Amino acid sequence: MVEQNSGHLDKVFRALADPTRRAMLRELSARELSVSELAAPHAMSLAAASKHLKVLENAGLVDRRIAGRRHRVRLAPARLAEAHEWLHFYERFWNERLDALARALKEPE
Amino acid sequence: MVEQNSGHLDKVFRALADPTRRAMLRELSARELSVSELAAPHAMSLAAASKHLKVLENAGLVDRRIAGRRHRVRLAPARLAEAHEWLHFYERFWNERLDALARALKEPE
DNA sequence: AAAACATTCAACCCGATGGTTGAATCATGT
DNA sequence: ACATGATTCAACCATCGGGTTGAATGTTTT
Repeated sequence: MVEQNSGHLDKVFRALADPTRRAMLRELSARELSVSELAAPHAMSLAAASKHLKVLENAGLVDRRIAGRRHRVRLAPARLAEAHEWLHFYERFWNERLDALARALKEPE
Repeated sequence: MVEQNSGHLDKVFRALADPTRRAMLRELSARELSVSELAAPHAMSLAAASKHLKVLENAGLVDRRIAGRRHRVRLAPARLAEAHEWLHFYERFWNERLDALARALKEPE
């Protein structure tokens, strides 16, 4: 039970550690997009955006389906769920803190 | 509304992208630990473990209180909560998929 | 067939990261 | 005072990451 999906989590968290890539995921949450549509809002070359996309793809966070000369890129949420689940373990720790705060605020003296 | 806590998230996700550091957080979820206690299970020099610790500290994921020659390191869950919250946005996407799967399984034809 | 478009490849640059070792710092126990 | 213990610092090394530019690949349009 030594954290079997560690490999996934490495890539997923690494992919999420960049604001350009997080922004791309947000954009993909609205609709499927092509590579150049994804690149457009980000002040960098198309090649750089293409690299970011590859990082997301390699982490399993997006799917790509090639349709002629355009690549249609979609959000692939499963591995986001894994990351969310990993963090879920710690939920009780921040809840404990909120509870302690709430108790402290309620104390009359 | 352009993702104001982006700076935090960069560091937090980056810190989480390493299995040694994730393991350290797990260990800290059980109890406060010294630097050498944190380093012990990980086959690397103390200096290397100390660097990992600094990454966690810099991301705001742990607190350190110096007590004599030992440093007592504690989990600091607040920024984990931020990361969890960031991922929460996508929850509807993996739920949608599960719903679709459930519907597909229920269909008689 | 040729031109325009969408995307990637390859080579390169530079700063960051993860590791090492050996010395330095500072606190504690005897 | 001294030796031991806990931690960090500094220098170094190899690899990776994010960016660039220019050329290459494959697709569509005319």
